[in-house]
Amino acid sequence: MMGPAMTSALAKRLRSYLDLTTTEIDTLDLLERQRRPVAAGEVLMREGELTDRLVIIVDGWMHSSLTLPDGSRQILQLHFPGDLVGLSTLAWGMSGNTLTAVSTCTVATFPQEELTQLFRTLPRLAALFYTIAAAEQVSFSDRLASLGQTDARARIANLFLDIISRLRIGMPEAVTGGRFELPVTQSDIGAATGLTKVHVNRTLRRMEEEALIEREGRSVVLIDEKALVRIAGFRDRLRHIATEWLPSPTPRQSPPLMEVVAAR
Amino acid sequence: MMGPAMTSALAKRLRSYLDLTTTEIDTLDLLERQRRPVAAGEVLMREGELTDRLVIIVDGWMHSSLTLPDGSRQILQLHFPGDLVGLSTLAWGMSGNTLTAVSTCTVATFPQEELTQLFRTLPRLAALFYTIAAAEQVSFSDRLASLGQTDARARIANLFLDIISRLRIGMPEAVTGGRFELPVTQSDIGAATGLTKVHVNRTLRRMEEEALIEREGRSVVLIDEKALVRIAGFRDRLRHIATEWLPSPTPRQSPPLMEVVAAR
DNA sequence: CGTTCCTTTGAAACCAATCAATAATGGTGG
DNA sequence: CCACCATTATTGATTGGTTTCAAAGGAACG
Repeated sequence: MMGPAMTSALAKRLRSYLDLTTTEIDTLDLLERQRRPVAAGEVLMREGELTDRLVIIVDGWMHSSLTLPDGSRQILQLHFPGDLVGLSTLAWGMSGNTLTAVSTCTVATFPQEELTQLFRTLPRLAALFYTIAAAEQVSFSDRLASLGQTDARARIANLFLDIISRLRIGMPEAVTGGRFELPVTQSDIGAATGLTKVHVNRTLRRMEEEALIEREGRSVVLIDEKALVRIAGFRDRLRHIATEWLPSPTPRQSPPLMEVVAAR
Repeated sequence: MMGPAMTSALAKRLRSYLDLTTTEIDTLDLLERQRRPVAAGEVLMREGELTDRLVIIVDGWMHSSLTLPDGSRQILQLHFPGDLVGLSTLAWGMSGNTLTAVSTCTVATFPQEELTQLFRTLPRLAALFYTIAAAEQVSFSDRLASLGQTDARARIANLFLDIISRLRIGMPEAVTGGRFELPVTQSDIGAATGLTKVHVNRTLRRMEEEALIEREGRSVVLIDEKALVRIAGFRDRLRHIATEWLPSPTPRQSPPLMEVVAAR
């Protein structure tokens, strides 16, 4: 632990993977200088909308989704504080999916030019971003296998386990034992798992009968997590991200870390 | 167009997005100095296997897949020449999925340290890699929506359209009109679309009756591509990748591009 | 205190999986 | 070049998980 008081959600997240230099932290802080609240249910960015801005979730849950021509909706990812969202903007200059606030949120947005700047000046962070993108690709792969190969119960188990393992990393205070708040409707669970809300309801009910889970209001308790892991074929791939391959923290422009700290 | 004779498959791919400097091309060429053939059906990398190497497809088709505890298999992506594969290695130090040769292939492998080096010295390429990763994420998103929300016919239509649009970009000679070689079994199509081989067979047959496609041996003809696009809700997201946001080609270490060329 | 959204439940229809068996294809060695 | 074998493609009958349609009960909210 080092550097100035931490305010940046992104920096907080990245610090869980890596000790950051003060320069890196300052740069990340700068990305979040423009923060604003988003009401629950509000759409922050719509699919196909032209934009040059990326989003950092500072507080609350969001989700990204796609809507098909027939009106059906696929929820792609749940986003938590510290997530950097809207990368598709980089590739197309427009948003590739719709970004909606699940709960009341605070977000920060910044233009992609600032990421350009970051890639030029802080190669280690660039490499870390790339690594995180690689990890997300694996996460997408697991979801794909879940949707393609497993039944309703396994898909829901997979979703719950994915959520709880992400929360345990980024917001450990939001998980007690196997309990966590799930501020989404059964309809949303269906949109995420490729099931109808009716079948989600029946499946949740059955899982409760089987003593796999419990529900109390808006919160879920994973009673038999081991069984859920088995049912879903779940593999926790978030516990650790390899950072050994990253370039050294300070490129030639600036002095090594210890000197910076010593100079303060 | 500039620089030395092109041999690198990755450079060829990247050049379709961006004019590369000679330094960039030379660096990319270096990544492919260690090439080797892979027989059709051979597994190049197995899920969970420890490795520090990334893979560039030089020639042929490969696919990456996941196998679930119950033995079912999900094909995640088809890979074509110029694809950089195995990014999950960066995040975990091990392969996140199984990489198998569909046809006889040539691949190049290199240790991830060389990517570290590249991120430090060539920030523009680093940013381009990141952009491509973002584009792949969108591609995964579309597949997810396809599996989650559409029926068998739409999923297969989506797969075919995805393949043909990728081929048109990277290997235009492999597509004539709507015809392309598809060197995979119906079982593989099932593994990619989340269907059984039996149902794939029936669906292909029906699509043929409906004059959507035709099959001749190992090749497929998309007869009514417009209808297929409508059925699948397909959006071609590969045609263009935005490169305007990338840093300038040569960072301060080296002189600007025109001087390099002039000095030759 | 009504309105709206969400959850729950039932019945029927449907798409895709499973089980099973046969035909076609492709590759191999004699 | 042909016979043989293994793999792939095809087809039928049946089962089952999920969707659809419909409606009623709860909870949240202004």
